[in-house]
Order: sequence, then structure tokens, then C-alpha cells
Amino acid sequence: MPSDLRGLADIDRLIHEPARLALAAILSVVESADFLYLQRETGLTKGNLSSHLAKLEEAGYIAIEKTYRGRIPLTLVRLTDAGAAAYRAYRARFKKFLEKTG
Amino acid sequence: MPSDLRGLADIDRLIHEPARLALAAILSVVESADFLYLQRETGLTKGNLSSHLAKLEEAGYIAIEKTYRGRIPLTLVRLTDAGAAAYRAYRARFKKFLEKTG
DNA sequence: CAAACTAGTTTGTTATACAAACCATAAAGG
DNA sequence: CCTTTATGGTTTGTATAACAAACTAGTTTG
Repeated sequence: MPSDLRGLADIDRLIHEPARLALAAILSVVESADFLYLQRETGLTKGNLSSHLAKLEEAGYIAIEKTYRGRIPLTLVRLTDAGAAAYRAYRARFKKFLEKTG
Repeated sequence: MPSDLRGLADIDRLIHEPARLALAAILSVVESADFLYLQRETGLTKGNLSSHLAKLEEAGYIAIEKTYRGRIPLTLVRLTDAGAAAYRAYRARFKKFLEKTG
């Protein structure tokens, strides 16, 4: 039991943050999503979404592809394998916590 | 589904923080605990434990009683009703997220 | 009586999340 | 045209935050 609690300390903070957790949850089921879709779904401002995406990209959890729809810029985001694995691990870790402390 | 994700944004950050989540988990099952016991269980330094406890106390989630064991100071901590309710709500919220995004 | 231990708190640094301002391009209106 | 208005973002600034390290105060031990 104690070890389960201490384990919380080294949970993946990158995914633990609610905004990014929501992003991971969306991206885990959609192949890819564009910036504005993510903004609508999460309710984040553009600024915050941009910086959260930057962090996830730095970590290698997502890949960002900047392209165009016609001549309007379009930013496509998808979860990398590493990102999907991190998300799964996070969920498993948290689920275990909820069960053990049920 | 979107509404479930946006709901993450207003999850209780005070409890969401892993160190405090561990504290809440412990306190939810022990009636009361002293400072050093909490430190051992969580693996936190005294400084961090002290400041996390201060935050939980400010929020009214815990009550701190400073007393003595012989002539050695002893800090006893227990979850308030509000704290217990917040912890339950947090768990319920997160459990729902895990289920919906399963 | 000095060293070391117990039980914490205060202080300082670094990182983080969020909001607001900014920038570039494109379509629309007069 | 050319100047608003909308689209699609990025950069910048600020207030909180977590964490570690230093400090305080009293106590026991050698």
C-alpha cells in the first residue's frame, strides 16, 4: 500500500496535467486532429493549446504537421507511438491507484 | 464525450497534485496521522510535506492539531468532512473519465 | 557541554499554467 | 484598391506552484 502511494510521486506529469490529459484522450482515438478542433473540444485558448502542444511535441508524445487547407494554414496533430504508450501507462497507473485505495 | 473532457479542466487541482492525492488517500483511511508518519508514507521531504499540509489546511480539507508526545512536539493531521467529500468527488470524477475514455 | 537527533518552518529557485497581446495571411465590404 | 474582419496560430508576461535547501527550536546522548 505505501509503495502504491509513493508511486504517485513519479507519475507522468506531462500527461497528468488536465489539459494535456484531455488532449491525449482525444488523440488516442482519432488518428489525427487539427488545431481548432482540439481547441473546441478542450475549451483551451489558442495560446494555451499552442504551449501544451509544444510541450507534448518536445517530449515526443505527439507529431505536429504544419500544412495548408487551400491557402489557409492547418496544423495537424497526432499521437506518436511513444505518446500512446505513455498515455496507456498513465491510465494503467491511475487505475491501479483507484483500485488499491478503493 | 467532449463535455467529459472539458470537465477535466475544472477538476480539483488541490487534490490532483500527486503528493496531496497521496496524503488524501492515506488520511481517508486512518482517522489521524502524525507528521513523520505521513513523511515516511509519501516519501516527501519535511519542507514539501509542510507546505502541502498548509495548502490543504487553508482549503479546509484537513485539520492540524499541534500537541506533544511527552515534551516532543507532535503534529496530528486528520481529514475534515469537506476534505473527505472533496477526495470522494475527485475519485468519482476521475473514475468516470477513465471509464468514458476506456 | 557539545554533538547529534527530532520535528518542523521559512526561504529561494525553477518551472508551469494561464491570459493577453501580438503576428501573418486571407476573404469580404465599400 | 484598401481597410476592416476573420482565421490560425505564436510570443510574451505574470502569478502560482512544487521542490530543495537552509534555518529554527528544543531534546537527548555521549
